[in-house]
Amino acid sequence: MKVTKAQARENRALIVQTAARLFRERGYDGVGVAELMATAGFTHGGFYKHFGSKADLMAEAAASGLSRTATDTSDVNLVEFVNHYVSRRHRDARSDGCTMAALCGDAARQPEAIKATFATGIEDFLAAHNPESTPLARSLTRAERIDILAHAVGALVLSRACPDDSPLADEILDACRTAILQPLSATEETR
Amino acid sequence: MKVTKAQARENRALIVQTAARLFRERGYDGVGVAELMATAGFTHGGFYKHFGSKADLMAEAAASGLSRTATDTSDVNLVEFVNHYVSRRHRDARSDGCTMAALCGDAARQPEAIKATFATGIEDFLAAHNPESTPLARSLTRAERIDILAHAVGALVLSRACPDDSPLADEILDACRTAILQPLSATEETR
DNA sequence: TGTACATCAGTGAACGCGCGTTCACTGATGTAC
DNA sequence: TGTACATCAGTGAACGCGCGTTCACTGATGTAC
Repeated sequence: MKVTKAQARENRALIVQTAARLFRERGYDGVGVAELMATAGFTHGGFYKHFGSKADLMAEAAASGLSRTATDTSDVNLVEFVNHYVSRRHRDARSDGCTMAALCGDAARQPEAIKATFATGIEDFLAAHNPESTPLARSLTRAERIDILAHAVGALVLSRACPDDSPLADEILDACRTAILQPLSATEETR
Repeated sequence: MKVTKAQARENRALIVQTAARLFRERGYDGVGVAELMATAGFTHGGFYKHFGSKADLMAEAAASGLSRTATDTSDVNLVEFVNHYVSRRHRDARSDGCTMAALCGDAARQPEAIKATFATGIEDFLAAHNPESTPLARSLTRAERIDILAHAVGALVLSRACPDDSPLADEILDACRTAILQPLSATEETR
């Protein structure tokens, strides 16, 4: 071996994280194994010492990225979540942003295994914002929380499909942020 | 020439329509020029007699598909539109469905020309449902109409990322359809 | 209207290229004594 | 603790394959006379 067992484990994790980032930025088909490994600081040959195939890595990278979305936002108020999620900063930071927003279009065409990973990611998000977590979430039904997530994802995805710096791209974010937050504020007031 | 000028024009249109359909189903990277031409009933060599490159066709297919969404729904009440759009039938019919929902994730990674086409498609939809078109649209601001579109797209895109026949996929559609329609009905009543 | 020629949509073999994957090899790490 | 050997993460050349694109060719259509 050229590396310690611990080092190998770290390297593997680095590959998964690098993949998650690159896939979010350019899609599953837009990133090759060789480029991916080079970005992580390795040559491509070693890839198959860690993963059975590119598809296997895709599933692992998706799981890793999706769990991050759930945990990162778990101790955040839903109002704060929406303000951060439906923002220009998030829209323009694909590689660091939400995996759902970046790859759900790609996921729809992938094998069931990856779709299942996305479904789990959605459930994890719903669980992180379950009725017992925050005062605001307490008053929201599961359907209402599902709706907020889909609404926010739709805003980001549609805004990203517009040309950079196009007024419409910003308009979409503003219109949706306002629309999503309005009933939430109302709920907060009447609670 | 082997074909009439009129025939050549028809063939070209057939290629664009076939491309629009296949791209919606499998994404821009998921369809090759050879397969595309074969599906349209030709050999791949003739492709470059009609288009400068695959990217050129992608832009044309997007424009064609997007204009269809606007015109198909132009004489439809927004409530009917949402009921048809946010439905299992639409979700499961990718190739015949809305280009925005099928390809906006891909469009985000494409050159500005294609993003501009998408922006135009969104504007066309908004224009088709402008305040003068239907009684319901009359009472909705531009921001509200943008929000409805993004909301509906988000529902479809997120639902499609879930495994086929998964309960969550249907839950997403139901939650969003209800949420989108509720304020619309309220608007209709108080108008 | 009839004939000779130019045009060009469509064909199918071929091109270079990058993809995912395989493989013989290296050499420091881990293990057995 | 020191020595001999097995392990296996990482290397880099090579594999077949499908991709987008090019090109010489075909032959019915369109055009000029």
